[in-house]
Amino acid sequence: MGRRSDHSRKELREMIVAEGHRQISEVGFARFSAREVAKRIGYSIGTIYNVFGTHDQLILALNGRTLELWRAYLERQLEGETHDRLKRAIEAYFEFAVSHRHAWTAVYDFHLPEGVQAPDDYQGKVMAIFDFVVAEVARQLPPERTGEAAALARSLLATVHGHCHFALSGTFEYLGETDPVGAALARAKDAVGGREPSA
Amino acid sequence: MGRRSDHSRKELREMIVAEGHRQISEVGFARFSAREVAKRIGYSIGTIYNVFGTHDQLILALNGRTLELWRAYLERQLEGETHDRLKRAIEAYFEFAVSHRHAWTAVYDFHLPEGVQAPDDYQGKVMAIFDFVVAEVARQLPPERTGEAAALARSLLATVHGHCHFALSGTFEYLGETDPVGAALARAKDAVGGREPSA
DNA sequence: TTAAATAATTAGACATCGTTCAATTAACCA
DNA sequence: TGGTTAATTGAACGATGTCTAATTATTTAA
Repeated sequence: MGRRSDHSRKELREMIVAEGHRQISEVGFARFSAREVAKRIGYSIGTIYNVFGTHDQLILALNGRTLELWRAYLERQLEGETHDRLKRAIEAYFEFAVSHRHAWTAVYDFHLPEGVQAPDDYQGKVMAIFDFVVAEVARQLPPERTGEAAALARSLLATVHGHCHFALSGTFEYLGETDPVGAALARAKDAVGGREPSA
Repeated sequence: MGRRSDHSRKELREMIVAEGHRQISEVGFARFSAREVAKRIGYSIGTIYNVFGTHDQLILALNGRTLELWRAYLERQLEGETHDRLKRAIEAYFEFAVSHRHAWTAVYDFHLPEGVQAPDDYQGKVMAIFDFVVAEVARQLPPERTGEAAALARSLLATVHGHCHFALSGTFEYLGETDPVGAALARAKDAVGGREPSA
């Protein structure tokens, strides 16, 4: 066939991302197949590659979608919260990961070839989540420590990520950890409310 | 051919694991190929599958090898250290991951099918690293907190893992973190030497 | 010594995957 | 109407994991 009026290029891209995200959410990164996505939206495999160029770029688009949904979820869950925002933020972090476990895991299972950087719009989506965390951390810190917010946010993001990763991968399960969220929260409180390191 | 006297079954298994580990260390999890391993050790693809049964079980064996090497490295680096063992432990953790980045990453990129547990000997290797960390954490804690050692070790392992994962994946790079080890160490000191959480 | 049983190894066949690209089809424009 | 352009296709390619019938070598038994 030729040019089709029923779907613009932009709409087609969106169809692929939507169906692809559904796919990767169901079967996970390892079993994800571009061909299957094509079949389900009624296009051929060639079209996928015309639109995205490469399997890697398709994955990048799907993971980007996950990041968008994740940030939106975090912001939605925190708005209006006045009680214990740090706790709520960490809980929401885990909630999203658990309820989108395959999509969330895919973000970390995928690796660009060595030396290749993620495109700017993808980096921007990571940054958006980071900015959210920075703002939240700054809020928790006493005024004299506001300068630490960015550095502390990076470290706390990594801390919570580690706990979440261990929770979803099953590592925590056979290490005997039954409350990953609680553990992550304890580390966060240590850092935000703790004294200066003794050494 | 038939039974070969030059390599017992056990030796063959070891050859495959050795070459497989070399492979996965070089090209990473995504590009690892059992066929390539077979070719390099001069056996056919069928033999690999006779010995390991499945691609997943082969990967499990390779990741198990990585865990063994990792624990051995940690213990070697800590023996005789009297100054700042916590710092040295975290440094060694990162050192191994950086110098075996593909093999280390493969441990976390691989996932068993849902509901399938890792075999006991694999779990044992994870546990061995965990036990090492527990002992180290117990050493750092004041006597009255020894009971917390296991729980704290789980949480610190996750914390350091998160920092290491972000460091190797490049996430820290574009978040502007230049000292992942220092950040991880700061969190560890917060937890070990910090006061009780205020809330 | 020879024959039967056993164990190890092979390589071809299969389905699926990402990727490429010449051919085809539909829409647009002059 | 005819020509240009853009979208779409699907066959072809090489590579992968997986399975299995056939083959080969070794050991055991007669």
